[in-house]
Amino acid sequence: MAAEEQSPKFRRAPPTVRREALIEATLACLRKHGREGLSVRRIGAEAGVSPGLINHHFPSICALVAAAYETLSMSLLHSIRQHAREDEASPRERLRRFYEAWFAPALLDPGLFNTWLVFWSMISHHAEVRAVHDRTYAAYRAALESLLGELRGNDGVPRFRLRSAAIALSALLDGLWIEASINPRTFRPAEAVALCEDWTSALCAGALPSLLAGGTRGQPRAAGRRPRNGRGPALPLK
Amino acid sequence: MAAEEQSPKFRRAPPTVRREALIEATLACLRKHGREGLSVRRIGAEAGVSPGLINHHFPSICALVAAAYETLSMSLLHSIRQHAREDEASPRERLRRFYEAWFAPALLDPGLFNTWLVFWSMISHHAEVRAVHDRTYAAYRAALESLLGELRGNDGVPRFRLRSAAIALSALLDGLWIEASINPRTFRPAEAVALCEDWTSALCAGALPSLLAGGTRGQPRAAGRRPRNGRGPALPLK
DNA sequence: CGCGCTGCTATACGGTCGTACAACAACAGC
DNA sequence: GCTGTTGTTGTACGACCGTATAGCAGCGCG
Repeated sequence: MAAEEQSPKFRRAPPTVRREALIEATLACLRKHGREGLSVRRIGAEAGVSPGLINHHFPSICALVAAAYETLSMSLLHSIRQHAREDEASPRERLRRFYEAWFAPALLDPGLFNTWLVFWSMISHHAEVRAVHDRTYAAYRAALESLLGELRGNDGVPRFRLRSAAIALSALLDGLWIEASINPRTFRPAEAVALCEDWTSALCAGALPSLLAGGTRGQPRAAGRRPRNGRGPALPLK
Repeated sequence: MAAEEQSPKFRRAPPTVRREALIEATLACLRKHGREGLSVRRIGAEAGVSPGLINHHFPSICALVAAAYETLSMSLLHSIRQHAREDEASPRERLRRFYEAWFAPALLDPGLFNTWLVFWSMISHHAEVRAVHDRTYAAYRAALESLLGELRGNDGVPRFRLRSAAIALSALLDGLWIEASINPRTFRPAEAVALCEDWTSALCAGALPSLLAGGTRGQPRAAGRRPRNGRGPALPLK
């Protein structure tokens, strides 16, 4: 017996690649098991290392999650952007390709949705994760602003407030993505794309009034001064 | 000693009111502690009863969550609807009041957002919770369809596909609500209302093409037949 | 008043969690 | 080849989890 295989019990790795491997393992665990997958034992098993190694490379578990959040978010944004590029296409066409990528099967995986829920649920309690959200949300909005910006100046497209437009479009994309992830049978991806296209059409037609108001200025100027009585909505909630 | 207070160690309650109290305690815990608050010990302490009582009134912890989900969701919908009612207002005005209620301070509580994340995170693994989502999402959509339906037929408002319009509006509301809950400083509630109002304006102006296509029929008819080459978007994702 | 039904408590159990820490071993440099 | 560095392991610890179960006790009813 004692087959002289004698392979080393483990292999050392420079901190950088080990950290990256742990991040990848974290994403795999979150995708497969959601919140339940977020434990040093599970992630360690997924990465083929001992649980204790995680605390050796990351100050705490939520630092690892923050890193995984940033990695995944930026990777997805890059993929979607890449798919939307297509140089010979018109700005309007690139925007449609962006929508199609957003509702591609790869993005509608329930595991991905559950992963995102874990990220979101940690935002309020962990400053690092919140910082990642702020950064990545800004990056997504910037990508949309870039695509929308190319739209302006085209034939008959009026000037509009870029930042607010990106906020609205981002919300529409997110809202549709969430419901599509929760219940794929509510509507088909093609319908989600069509609804986003509708919004784009309205924007190009100048049919979104508050976006036309103030050029590219930041703050919405009272947004059409409330015509009703002054008391704000105070829901009883009970 | 032995001050003759002698108050009873506990009070019995009929199952119905006890169940309701436990549901209320669950919502309080979720609001205060998010996912961490979802434990029999914490909920029992919040309700002033022993932890074991929960498994006595509910077959499992997720049945309790499902009940809490349905209670909160329907309560919020009722409040918002109530606020939008206002009989002497025009349909368009009622819709705006609906938006204002949606972005009222009571709805933008971070605790409420975290509560919702817990609900969402249980959908994929627990059929009961999924059923509640399907029911409540349908109820919200029905409320929107009702409000949007009153819009149709008004001066110059074209016929549009009610169900798809409600889906889009619901997504826009959800997406804005999420970002407002995560980071209140991205935009002010009034801007969110304005962006929803914009969408309504576009709808009334007939500026949302795919919604005009097929009357009130259910399925979107290919939504503008893809003009590009046939291959669907297949993101490399890596 | 006393009895019994049953809502309710209290405890115990097996499991998983994050973290800490001491010992081990892979690999580079001499 | 030996040695030192340090990436890595394995274990131990205390805390919390959900569930099961045996028994206590509030309170309606006769």
